Amino acid sequence: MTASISDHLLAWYDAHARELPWRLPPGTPLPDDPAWPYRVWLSEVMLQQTTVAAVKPYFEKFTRVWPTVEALAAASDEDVMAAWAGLGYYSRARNLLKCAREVVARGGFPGEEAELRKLPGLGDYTAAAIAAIAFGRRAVVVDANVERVVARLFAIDDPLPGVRKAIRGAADAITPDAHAGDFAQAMMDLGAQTCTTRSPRCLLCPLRGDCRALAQGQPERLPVKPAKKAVPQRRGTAFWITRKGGTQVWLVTRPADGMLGGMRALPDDGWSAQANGSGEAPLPGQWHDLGAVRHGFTHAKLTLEVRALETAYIPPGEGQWWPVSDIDAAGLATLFAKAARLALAATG
DNA sequence: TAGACGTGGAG
DNA sequence: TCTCCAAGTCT
Repeated sequence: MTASISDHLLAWYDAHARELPWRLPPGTPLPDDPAWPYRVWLSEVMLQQTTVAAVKPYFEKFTRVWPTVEALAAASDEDVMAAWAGLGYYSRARNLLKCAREVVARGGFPGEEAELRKLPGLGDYTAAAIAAIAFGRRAVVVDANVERVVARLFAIDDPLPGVRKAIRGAADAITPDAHAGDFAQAMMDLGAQTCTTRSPRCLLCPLRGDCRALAQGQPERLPVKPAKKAVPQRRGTAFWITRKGGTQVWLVTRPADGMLGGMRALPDDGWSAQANGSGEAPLPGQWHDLGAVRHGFTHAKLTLEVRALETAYIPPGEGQWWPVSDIDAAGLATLFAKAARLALAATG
């Protein structure tokens, strides 16, 4: 019998696996340590729609400050949100904490995919990945890498997202019963390093002999993706309100739902991805225009004007005075970190 | 189900 | 400067 696709892939992975802070070397037995599923879970949530390079420093920080799920579950919402600042998709951080607390309440992470799937922030992909990588269970792990590899292997040329079910079926068919974690990670490494979106390195691919898209030519054509919609351009205003000679700045906490939800931020004029802000300042006074920052979201582009005011009054609504010298510790999302940087450069 | 939801790096 | 997109989830 000839070697199967999974055999080829696992052999390749033995030699080419990336070394990552949350990963065991290929073939390593699963550690009998509750910190192991914790680290797998944490890394998988951080890696959702996020590059390995971006995740690494956050993973190091989180595991240093909160080495166990119990430690994370005991942390305050503000500390966790601030630690996540800059990584994006902040609902992940809110769900991370919710999940940690549920896991601690039930005495640890479940090993069953179906049970994992019920936890907040764990969808089909992440539940399968944790079951396979942390617990060695056979699971069909399908992320964008696996979709790409499988679509090319079998020359599946119907467009996403409709073809997703067929791709999953094909992935199921090549998933081995053993080495579940290594197989899943090998597929993702192959997709990330070799079977890349734009210029796949087919000459280096361990599966080139099995790849129908390569045999047909133009494997980079697959999978077929739907056309993108144009993103709207929005305008808004952020307000840099200081007192005591500019040593303290007024920060608010954004509502838990919606953009940058639950994050500390500068007060603003109510801009959103759907509409421009009102431009109205929260306080009367001698405002100074400091210029603007530009920022791209997935579904909107924003030009954010920054206006400054030194005042003796307390701005309306909830908020707190924050020491400007410690602004880095406030945990501002990147948009507002840019605005703060502009304000500091302008006001000295 | 399609749209909301961040960010930084690559080309 | 600009587009694309990277280990998705939730509603």
